[in-house]
Amino acid sequence: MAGSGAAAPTSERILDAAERLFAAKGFAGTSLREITASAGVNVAAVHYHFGSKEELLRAVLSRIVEPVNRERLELLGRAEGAAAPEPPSVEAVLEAFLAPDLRVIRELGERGAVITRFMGRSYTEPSDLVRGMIQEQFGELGRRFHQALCRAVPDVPPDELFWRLMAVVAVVTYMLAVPREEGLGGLLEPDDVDGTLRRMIAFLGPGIRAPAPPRGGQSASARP
Amino acid sequence: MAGSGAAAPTSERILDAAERLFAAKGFAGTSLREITASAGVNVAAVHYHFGSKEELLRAVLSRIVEPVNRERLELLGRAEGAAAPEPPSVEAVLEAFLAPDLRVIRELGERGAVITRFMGRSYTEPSDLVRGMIQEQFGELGRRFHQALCRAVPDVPPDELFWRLMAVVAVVTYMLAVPREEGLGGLLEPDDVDGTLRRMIAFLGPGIRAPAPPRGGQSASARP
DNA sequence: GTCTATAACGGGATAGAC
DNA sequence: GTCTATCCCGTTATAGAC
Repeated sequence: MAGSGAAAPTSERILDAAERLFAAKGFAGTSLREITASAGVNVAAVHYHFGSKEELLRAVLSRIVEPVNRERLELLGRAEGAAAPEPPSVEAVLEAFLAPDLRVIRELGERGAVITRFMGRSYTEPSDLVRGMIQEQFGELGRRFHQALCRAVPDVPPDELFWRLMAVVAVVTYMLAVPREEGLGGLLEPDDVDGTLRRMIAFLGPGIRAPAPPRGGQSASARP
Repeated sequence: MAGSGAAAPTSERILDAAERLFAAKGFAGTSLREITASAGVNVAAVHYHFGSKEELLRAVLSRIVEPVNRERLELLGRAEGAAAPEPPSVEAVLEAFLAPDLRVIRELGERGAVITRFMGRSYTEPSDLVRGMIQEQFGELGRRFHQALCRAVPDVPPDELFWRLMAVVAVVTYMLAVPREEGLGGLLEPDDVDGTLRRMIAFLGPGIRAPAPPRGGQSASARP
């Protein structure tokens, strides 16, 4: 894991290169020849190890997403345990959801930046394949966190909380996807993961706790 | 504008088809041949009217973004005028920013859905070209709305407010980009633009007003 | 202005030697 | 397992007829 020399097995070299290039240029925008050239291997090696470009993508994606989502669920379980019979706070749920994404940046250095960018991109990737895989991965995770939010904020309706959870996904996704060199300010500050986490929680927490807007068609501002 | 028959000029037919396909499959994932086949014109017509695939993209993008951003600025100006010498509320600023995006869905019907999806995608599009164009368009707009937020919430530091404005962009971008058929619930509800707008403002408003988190590396809660 | 035809190239995938 | 060589297809772009 630490030795990043040239001695890595071929399939991992391919995965690393594909990860980097998919993150930078998207799936459709990256050719197998770029990947194999960057990995220092032959084009045929991809087909031998993965079978096709699509399967390679699937391999790249699960190598990233699975451990992060596992950590999310683990942190959520720990937060629920620590809160004893009470449900954990909104902030604790948010932290369990956001921290693994942010932490990966610090712990994996340059590759962490690549990974988070790749993940952010994948959520809005045009390819049906990519989004299908993301949703597959997100299904159980989403239900778990939705349920946790419902217990943390019982006075907001569940479907409203689901919408808000999606908004949380939106924020973290976008912040991960936009490269930090790029105008718009240093959105992520990879050196200050804790600060970014506090920033996100300070912004998102009040929105999740906020009372739901009144239902109904176009009634102006009637408020019971 | 209303007559959407086959009598439309070639260049507009190309723009319409390109808009639809770029939205569905991304820039790199769409070929000129798909576009021209869908538009019922010849491949060479693209080069005659636009010069290249990139220039076609630029044309598609500005046709969409420019009127929306113009309306955003106009609504902001109107809100500032209505609030007299006082600055407008956070909610008024948010509405000026969000409403044009949402309204386009209702007013343009199916094409509105296509457009919003295209816009949402473009913000995280892997292509440097696309993002460069988006940023170009966003520059002045971002400054204007940032300034408006700073006056609406003077007790939150400007850079924090800029970060939060980006979070607003993230939410609207994501909600626009995710197709509504797709699991994750009907995030946008194009039939109920007003409801969606209230929902967004109810969620985002409190986050923007929230006190900024304490600064500094890992010092707990020192606040000068 | 719009078409046909073709150039010039790069893409993913595969067969078979080693 | 890994390479070379090649197939076959789709891509952007252009030249020239109409």
